[in-house]
Amino acid sequence: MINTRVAVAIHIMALIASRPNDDLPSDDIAASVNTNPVVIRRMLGMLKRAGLIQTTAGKAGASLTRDPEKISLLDVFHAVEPNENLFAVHDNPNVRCPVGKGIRTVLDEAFGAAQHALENKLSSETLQDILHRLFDDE
Amino acid sequence: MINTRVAVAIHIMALIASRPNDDLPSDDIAASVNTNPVVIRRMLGMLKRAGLIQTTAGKAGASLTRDPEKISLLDVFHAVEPNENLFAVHDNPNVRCPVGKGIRTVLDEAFGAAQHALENKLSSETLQDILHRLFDDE
DNA sequence: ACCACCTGTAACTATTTTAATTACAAGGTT
DNA sequence: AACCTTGTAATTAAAATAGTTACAGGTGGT
Repeated sequence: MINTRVAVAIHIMALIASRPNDDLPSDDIAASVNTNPVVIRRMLGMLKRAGLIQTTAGKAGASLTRDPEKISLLDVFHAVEPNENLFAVHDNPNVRCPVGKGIRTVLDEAFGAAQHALENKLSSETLQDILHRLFDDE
Repeated sequence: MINTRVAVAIHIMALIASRPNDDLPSDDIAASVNTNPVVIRRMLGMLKRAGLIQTTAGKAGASLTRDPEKISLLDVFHAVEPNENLFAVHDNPNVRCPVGKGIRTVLDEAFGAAQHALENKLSSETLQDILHRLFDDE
């Protein structure tokens, strides 16, 4: 199973987006996510490095660098999931076995295609969509 | 990142499928995957419980229960990845925060859709396709 | 200038997951 | 009976994840 970082990161982004006029300190975000403030600050660091948010050392509050409709879940996913490949492949199959010899290439292709499908879906959903689902009741 | 079980399981299935006339003991499969025989036997157990292969206690050799073109990578994926959800969601967001209150439902939907796209792709690829890629040179 | 509050980050610990290994009961084959 | 096998429990090891403590240094109000 994929770690909770993606989920927490989307939570953080939604919170920031939903309160553009409040300068939320990491403690407040942590209270909403229900975790430790340091965990939040680590994630804010990753989101910042990915260019999704802006923060200032010493000063509470983070802001989005672009509109919520221009931030996809894939952007957030990549920000906090540094691993290029979603599926791990065992790394020393026996090359003297015909299957062992070719399996990594074949798996890379198959897993790559599957991951691409997933990423494609994630890229079609934006932070704005998340906000709508959270706040537009119907 | 997702564990190597899916990769190893596909490796095992491809090996069994490629040598229908040989009764491979778990030691031989382990030599091809390059891991411990017990790891292989555990995976064979999962594949068997999922109805993908047939084995006999005490007797070497496993056989597919149906043709390779009727076994999808999704079948193998589900056999060895018991977790229903690919993405983990943090589990006690603060329900007194509007975002915290609704985030789990929203994330479940978004992640569900992404996972569905991935599974759809995995279901379109069969063990037969893997065998072709491994053995048909062109 | 001071003080209260904040971020960014290192370092450490705890927990969980995954993989590897040892051990062995019990089935199969000759 | 001797030997090889599977199935599985139990243990250990290693790696990934999450939580925590600690603190250097920035920010802004007074």
